[in-house]
Amino acid sequence: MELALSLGGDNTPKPILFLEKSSSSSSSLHENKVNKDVGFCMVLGKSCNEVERKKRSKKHQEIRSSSIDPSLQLDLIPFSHGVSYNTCSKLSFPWLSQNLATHEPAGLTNGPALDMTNRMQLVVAEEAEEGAALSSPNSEISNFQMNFPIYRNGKLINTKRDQCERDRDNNRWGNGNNYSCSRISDEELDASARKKLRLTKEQSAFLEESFKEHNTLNPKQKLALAKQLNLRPRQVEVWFQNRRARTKLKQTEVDCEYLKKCCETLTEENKRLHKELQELRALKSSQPFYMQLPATTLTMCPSCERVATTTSVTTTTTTTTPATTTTTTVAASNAVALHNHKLISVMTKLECTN
DNA sequence: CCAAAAAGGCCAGTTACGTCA
DNA sequence: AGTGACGTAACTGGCCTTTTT
Repeated sequence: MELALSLGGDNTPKPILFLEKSSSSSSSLHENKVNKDVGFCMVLGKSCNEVERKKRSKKHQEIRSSSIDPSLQLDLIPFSHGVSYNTCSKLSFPWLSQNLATHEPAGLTNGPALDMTNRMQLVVAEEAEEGAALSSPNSEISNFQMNFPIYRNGKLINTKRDQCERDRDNNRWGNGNNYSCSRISDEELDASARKKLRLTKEQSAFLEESFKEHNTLNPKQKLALAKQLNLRPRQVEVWFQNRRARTKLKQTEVDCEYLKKCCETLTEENKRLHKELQELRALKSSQPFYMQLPATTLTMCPSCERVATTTSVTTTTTTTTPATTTTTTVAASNAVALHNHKLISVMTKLECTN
């Protein structure tokens, strides 16, 4: 495989062309592995292990590995959002200071005089103004990543996902809150495939407030929020996605609880009705007179939707002696019977159908 | 005008990191 | 100091709609 790399002094993106040779000519294992899908492989450091370690070997992973994987990307960059000036000086790329001066947007050319937060703010602000929702064109790293057309099998790769991947790579280097020189050590490169960056309380609160107003974002709102919070649009987008997911999860839990209670209530009701049914069966066999009552005396109880008499019936239960059985007045019996009339009807019907 | 491709957004599921008990 | 649970930022792949070719 041969790599034709065009580096221009201007800002015009230059394509990287990937010229495939026979795979047998590739001496590195990594090249053998990768060049089947992506004709570009620039191995720096431990890329081989890194790629193999990450077994997410599907399409996007492959693209990612070739385009933005920290071990594969051109780490010849003087500094990016995630690399401090100290690191740059440690790495000492003498040619880069010149690059910097060339590519730095107005306001950033002071270099070391500006702290990184200020630089980020400026960068994000300009990014937002340019409407570059998914890119960070003012950083050195993203200049490289965003503007180089990448070809795979002779075809230009510039899909949405690729864009996101490159944007994600930018994210990996920091969101303005967490910069560390150690991030770019070889060891870290392997380990920092995805560094999680916690949002500050203020950022979270602002996003929360914004979410209350509208739980989805249009591109303008996304950009504005990102600009305001000094975050990348992708981060805002992800936050809203996750927030929606959390809301949905909570709602599902609430629904689940409600359904549980419903289920319990219905189970209780079912038990009660079964019990009632048994009692009524017993009653039916012992006192069949209830069937002779005139229908006009039946009425529906509004609270429990059961059939009952319109007139109040007093039930008198008197236990006289242990030998005597409980005496129930006919009226009371009627009341009980009437109250369950509907249920019995249903039961009878059910029995008939069975 | 139509079809295919590309782009963009969202979602469900998952991973991985930071924090805390 | 080590560890597991938990919250959540970030990622992935798929689906759908809209826009572009």
